Amino acid sequence: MFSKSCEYGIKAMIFVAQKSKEEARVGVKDIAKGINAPTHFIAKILQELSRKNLVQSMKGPNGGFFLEKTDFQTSLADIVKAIDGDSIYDDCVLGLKACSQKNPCPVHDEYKEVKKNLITMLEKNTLRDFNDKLNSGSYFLKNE
Amino acid sequence: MFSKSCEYGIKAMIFVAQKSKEEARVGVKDIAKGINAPTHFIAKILQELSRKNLVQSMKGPNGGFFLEKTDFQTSLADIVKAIDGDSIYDDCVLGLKACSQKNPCPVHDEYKEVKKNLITMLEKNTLRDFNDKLNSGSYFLKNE
DNA sequence: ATAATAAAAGATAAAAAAGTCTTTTATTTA
DNA sequence: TAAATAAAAGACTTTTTTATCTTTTATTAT
Repeated sequence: MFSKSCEYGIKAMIFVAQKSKEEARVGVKDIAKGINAPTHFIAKILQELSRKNLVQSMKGPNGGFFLEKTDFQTSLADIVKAIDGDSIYDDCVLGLKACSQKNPCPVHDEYKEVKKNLITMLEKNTLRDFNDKLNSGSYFLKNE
Repeated sequence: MFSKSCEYGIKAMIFVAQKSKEEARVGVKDIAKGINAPTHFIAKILQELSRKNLVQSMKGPNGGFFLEKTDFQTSLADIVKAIDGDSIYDDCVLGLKACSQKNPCPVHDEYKEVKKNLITMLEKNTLRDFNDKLNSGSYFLKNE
């Protein structure tokens, strides 16, 4: 569904959101540890998301990554698009470049509904939503 | 969504289904050409599907791949499982091994509906269905 | 039987994705 | 101003996926 980078990216963003109370910043090491991911790989992914302004960062002591209030509105779709691009929106399930509504592959119409569902889900859910879920204590982010 | 192998596999199966009238057999070269795919890669994929009995094959002159009547009942899900395994059924969207109904990740419940939809679609659609669609002339398999 | 054909099998190669390491730059605190 | 801290950037390595090539085996037709 998503690339590994994208999975990490989503987890990292949710983790940072959790820790982002009162201007607090989280370092890559803490993030990586918190979501069981390779440190340098996470750094690379967050730098990309930072460039695209989905997350803020600050160098130096007490530096790290953090979210501004408006960043909590970021949807899953925003993160996925920033990392994996628009493939979920654009690509044919069978990888046919010529496939379109006017020139559909045999799976096109059947997949359309699934895709619509998926996109709605991705766009509806924001970091705030995930934050609330984790705070409720019934949802978990860490493995093992 | 699917691996490249899986995309090719689905396309190849649909192509063979199309050509599989009256015990006719199709060679890998024709299949590869017919779906714009690398010949040897297609051969490998079809050999795997043949081992798993989703498609039949015959060596030698006039040999090739073909479907028996019952093979037309093969669903998209059957092909996907044969090539990509059960990951669509089993894996967490965020790649969390510990994620389950009892220990859900923040995306779990929201994704559940999408997943259900997807699986229903994969299981409902058979090679026969795709065959009929292509025969209707309103659906296409080839690129460019 | 022999030659031709076509899949089976497995080794090899290329490309892409995932992951690691090192150096540089910005920021803070002493 | 100097030392420490932590992200930024980019080079490099490993692993996985995708693709190709070669040899073997089964089948058919002559």
